[in-house]
Amino acid sequence: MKSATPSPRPTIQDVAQAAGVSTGTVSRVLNGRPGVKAATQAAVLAVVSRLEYHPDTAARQLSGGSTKRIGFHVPASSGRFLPFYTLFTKHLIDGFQGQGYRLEDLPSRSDGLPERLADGVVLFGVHDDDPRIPFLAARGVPFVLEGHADAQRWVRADDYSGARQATEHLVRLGHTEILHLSGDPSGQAAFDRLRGYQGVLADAGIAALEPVDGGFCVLGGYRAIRRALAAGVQFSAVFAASDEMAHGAVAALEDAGLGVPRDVSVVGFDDLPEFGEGLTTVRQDVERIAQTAVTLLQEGLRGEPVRHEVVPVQLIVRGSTARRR
Amino acid sequence: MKSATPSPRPTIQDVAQAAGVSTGTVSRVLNGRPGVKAATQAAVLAVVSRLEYHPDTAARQLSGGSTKRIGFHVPASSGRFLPFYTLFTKHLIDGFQGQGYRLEDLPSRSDGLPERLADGVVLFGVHDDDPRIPFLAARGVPFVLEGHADAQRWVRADDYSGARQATEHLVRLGHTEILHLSGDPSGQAAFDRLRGYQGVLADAGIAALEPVDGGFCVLGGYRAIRRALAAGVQFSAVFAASDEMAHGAVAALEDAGLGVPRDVSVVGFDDLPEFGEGLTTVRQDVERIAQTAVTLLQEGLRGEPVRHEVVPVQLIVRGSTARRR
DNA sequence: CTGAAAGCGCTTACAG
DNA sequence: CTGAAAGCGCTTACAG
Repeated sequence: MKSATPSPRPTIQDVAQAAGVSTGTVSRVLNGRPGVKAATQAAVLAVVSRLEYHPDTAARQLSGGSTKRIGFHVPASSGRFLPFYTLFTKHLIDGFQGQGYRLEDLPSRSDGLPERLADGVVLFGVHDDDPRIPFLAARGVPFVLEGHADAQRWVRADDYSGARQATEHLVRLGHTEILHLSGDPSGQAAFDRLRGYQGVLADAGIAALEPVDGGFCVLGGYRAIRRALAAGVQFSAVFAASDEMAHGAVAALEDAGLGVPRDVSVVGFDDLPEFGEGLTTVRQDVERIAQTAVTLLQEGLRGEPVRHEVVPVQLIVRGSTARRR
Repeated sequence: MKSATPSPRPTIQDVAQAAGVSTGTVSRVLNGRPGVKAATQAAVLAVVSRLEYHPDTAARQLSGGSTKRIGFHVPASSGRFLPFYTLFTKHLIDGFQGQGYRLEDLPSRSDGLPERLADGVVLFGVHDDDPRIPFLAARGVPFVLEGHADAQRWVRADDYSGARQATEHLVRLGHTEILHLSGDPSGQAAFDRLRGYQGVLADAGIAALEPVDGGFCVLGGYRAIRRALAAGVQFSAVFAASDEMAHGAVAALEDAGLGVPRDVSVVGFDDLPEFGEGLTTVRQDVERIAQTAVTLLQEGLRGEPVRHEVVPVQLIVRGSTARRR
């Protein structure tokens, strides 16, 4: 008779027993080895997910099974030092590390495609028509996108809703001249944030100003606002598509003798406290996005059906926004 | 009969056989378990080093040995998104990942000390009198510093020499009014880079200008240079203590209508191509620094004597510096 | 003080 | 298509 104490962590034995098969069969299913009856496979997978079973890395490694290599690829253009990517990578590592995978940074070729592949790939900063998608699809490598593309596995924050929340907040405060500090709108995130902003203004019958491009970075935000001020653009609020740009915007306003939020309200996006302590911003749950990416890629590795997920975001009101004077 | 092919990697079996003891005894010696005759221990150790035996992490882990947790701690003040730290962390992960360790980011308490510990710790951005050092020492946790502190395990780039190379390069080009764009000099790196700069100028009999603080970030560099220009400071060259500040400096010079390197030469530090493609800079071998940190910490985990290492740096001349006009 | 043996959680030929 | 069994390289009670 078995002890009643719940095992702290299920083993392949537990799975085999619960599914009524041998450990060998479970192993085959888990590794996608051919020659397992579909019904058996489904039964095993069901138990695996019910028990939240995760194979032990050490055991897997020791018994000759090679560690699966997961590659992640940051588009060369957007720079691999974007804080969001840094954070996302960190959580990706946390998610994959315990599960017996090896994570590696995939270098880019001169044409921007990954130089080499891995057993599974996470693509950062994806946009529709991203050439990396057909590239990977053609090679049969399971992959998951941080971003969006039809008929693929992807996960992203609800950028559109976030932008709406941010803009609505400013409108509610009486602002009508709201400048959008945007990133390159060929990227999905920048595009959706722009759309959300425009949507709210259209609903409110307020004319949108011509967006200014801050390239998602601090200096870009600074210079864009400085240029707008120099050009005499009138605005009482800024909605920046990233906290970094918001940070640059605040600095530029200060350098021009304008107070935040006294003269101009500023909202950011991401919620990275490093870039503006009292900044009103839209919080992304980066950890959850990363965890979801891990889950989706594992599904891909096991050949399960394609699906995607949108992670909610939330407006965090702090001290950088105020009622229009 | 055994095959004659040399085993690609010795196992504990090979050691036991060669030493004429059982694998259990070898294991005891390796783990410093008490109750092994001194002579036996010596014999085993001799074989271990002759065969260059290294225990297999996976096997060790599987057989009850718990996975060692390695924590790394970034000082709250300097911001965890500094590209150097991002890069360093990445290489740290590469180094520890294969070896059966689990890497985790240690959060900071409000007083700046790590909130929790691990089996071994890597401390980023250490300076002399860093309170984290006595904190860890008191708790008996092996640790290694990225930075410098007497009587500890540490590794760092040769910041002093790098700063000298950069400044000498500018002096050789005929510059005599060289502005140093510095970070917070309470940090070891900023301090040594400042010293290197001052040392070369003193040797050359050139007066050093008052350094300006750019806080190691792009915007800080931008604003510092803008302020210096506004204040009428005369300089034909800038030596920035980081590529990010150099990037900001170049932008500020451009915005002021000055050409680089036509009017002003700029040298950075780090060699991060993301922050200035044609930038003359001092290259740090971040990968080697990280690898060294891994090695040193493993030594600490085994209780070996404390030592440190200085990793050389190298001036990379590109297009942002020119002969003084 | 030391050896023989069981067992950690997997994978993979080898049979059926 | 699937099970029984050996084995990966260690550690650790258990005997002596």
